[in-house]
Amino acid sequence: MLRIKTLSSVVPLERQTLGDQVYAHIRKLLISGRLAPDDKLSLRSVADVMGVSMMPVREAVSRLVAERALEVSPSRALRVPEMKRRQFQDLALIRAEIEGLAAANAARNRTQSQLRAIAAAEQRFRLLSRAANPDLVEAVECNQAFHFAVYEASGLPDLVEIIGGLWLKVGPVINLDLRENPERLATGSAARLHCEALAAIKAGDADGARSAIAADIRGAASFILSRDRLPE
Amino acid sequence: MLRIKTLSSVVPLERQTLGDQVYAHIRKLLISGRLAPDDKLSLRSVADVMGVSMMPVREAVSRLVAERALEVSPSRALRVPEMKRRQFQDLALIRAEIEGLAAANAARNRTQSQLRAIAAAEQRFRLLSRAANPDLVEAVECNQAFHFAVYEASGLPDLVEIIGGLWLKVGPVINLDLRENPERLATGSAARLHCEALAAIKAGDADGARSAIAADIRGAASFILSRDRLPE
DNA sequence: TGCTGTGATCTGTGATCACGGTTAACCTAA
DNA sequence: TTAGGTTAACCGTGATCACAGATCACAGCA
Repeated sequence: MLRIKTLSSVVPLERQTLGDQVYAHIRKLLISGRLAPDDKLSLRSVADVMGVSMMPVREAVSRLVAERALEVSPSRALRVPEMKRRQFQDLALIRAEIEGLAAANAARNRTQSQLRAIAAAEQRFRLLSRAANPDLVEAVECNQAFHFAVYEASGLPDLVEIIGGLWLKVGPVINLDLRENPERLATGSAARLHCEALAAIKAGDADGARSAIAADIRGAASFILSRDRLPE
Repeated sequence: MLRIKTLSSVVPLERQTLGDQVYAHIRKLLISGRLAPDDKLSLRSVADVMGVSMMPVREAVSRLVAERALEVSPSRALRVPEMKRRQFQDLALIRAEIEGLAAANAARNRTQSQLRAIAAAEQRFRLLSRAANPDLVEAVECNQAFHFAVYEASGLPDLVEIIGGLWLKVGPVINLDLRENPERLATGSAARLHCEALAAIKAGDADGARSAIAADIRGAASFILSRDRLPE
C-alpha cells in the first residue's frame, strides 16, 4: 500500500481536454489582437490548422460565442465581432468602474507576495515603455500582466473572471490600435498611472488605487476614440 | 419585383437552434432555483428528457460551464456548483457595486417607456409581497423582473449581460433560500428599497438609485448568510 | 456590358458511433 | 457480516457522417 504522505503529495492533475487547448489558443489570439474585428473563421479550417477534428473546435467556439468574443451571423458565418464606437465607449465606462473596484480591493487584501508580483510587473512595463524601440507585442503583454497582477491581488476570483471577459471583448480593438499607433506608449502616461496604482496598493489606499486604474483605462480609451478608426 | 417597402418590412428572422433552446431551458431552471447546488446532470439524461440528441445539450452545457453556472468535476461528472460561504459574500460585494452602477446609469439614461416598465414591475412586486399568502415562485420572478427592468434601462447591454451571469451563479442559492424562508418577503424591506430605487430613477438621482439597489442586494445577502445553510 | 439563374462548394448544426475512465452494484472469500 | 475485487453500466470526449442553408463563380440571356 502506498504511504499516505506519498499519496497526498500527488497533485489532483487537472484534465486538459482538446477543447480547452483550442479555447486557450483562440483566446490568446483574440486578447493579443492577432485576430482583428471582422476576421472570419471556420470550424473546419481551425480544426485543420490545429490538427484536431472539428469537435473540440466546436466546443471552444461555442464558449467564445457565449462570451461574445466571437459571433455567428444569421447566415452561419463565424467571425470576430465588430466594435461600434458607442459600445467601446460603454465598455470603457464599465471597465473603469469594475477594474477600479478590483484595484480598490487589491489595496485592501493584497498579500506580500502579490505586492511583489505587482511591483515586478510594473517595473517591466516601465522599463519597456521608456526604451528607445519598444517591442510592441511585449509591451501589450506587460501591460496585461500588470493589470491582472493587480486584479488577482483583490482576492475576488469571480471579479477577475468578469474582467477577463471584458478584455476578451476589447482586446482585438486595443491591440490592433496599439500596433498602428506605437507613439502612445511614449507619452508615458500609462507608466505613470501604473506607478501611482502600485504606490496606492502598497499604502493600502483603496480610493487611490481605484482612481489610478480607472484613469489608466479612461486614458487609453479616449486615445483610441480620438484616432477614430471605429465604425458608426 | 417586390416593392422595396414590402422587403424592408420583413424582419431578419433570427434563428433558434436546438442548442439555444436547451441553453435557455437549463438557464431558467438554474435562475429560478429549480436546480439546486450539487444537483447532478448528465448529457444523455437531459437529451432524453428534452427529446433531442446529445449534441445540442453538449453545446448548451459547454456554454453554461464557461459561465461557471455548471461544472464538470475532474472525474467528468456534471453538476451544479456548490457555493461556499465566502464566495457568496464576495459575490454580494461584487453585485452591489455592479448592479448599483447599472441602477445609477438607469437614473441617467432611462426613457419614458422604460420608466413605465420599471414602475409596473415595482407595483407587481409590492402588491405580491404584501399579499396574505404570496406565491413564492411568482415573487421570485417579479423580483427578477424588477431588477432587470432597471438594468435594461441603463442602456448598457454589456453590463446587463454581466449581471445576468452573476444571477446565474447566485440564482440556485437565493431561490432555494427563499423557498425555505418565505417570511423574508413579509418584512417588506425589499419592497421598500425597490420603491426607493424607482423614485430615484424617476427623479434622475443616480446616487440614490445606486445605493437603494446596493442596499437591496446587501440586505438579501446578509439575510441568507444569517440563516447559514452554506458550506465552509 | 450588365444582370440573373444555377450549380459546386463550404458553412454550422445535429445524429450516431467508438473510446477510455469512473462509478456503483454485486459476488466471493475471509 | 464485512472487506475486497470484479464486472457491467454509464459518463464525457472525440471522430465521422448527413443535411439544409448560404456563398460565390460562371455561364447564358438581355
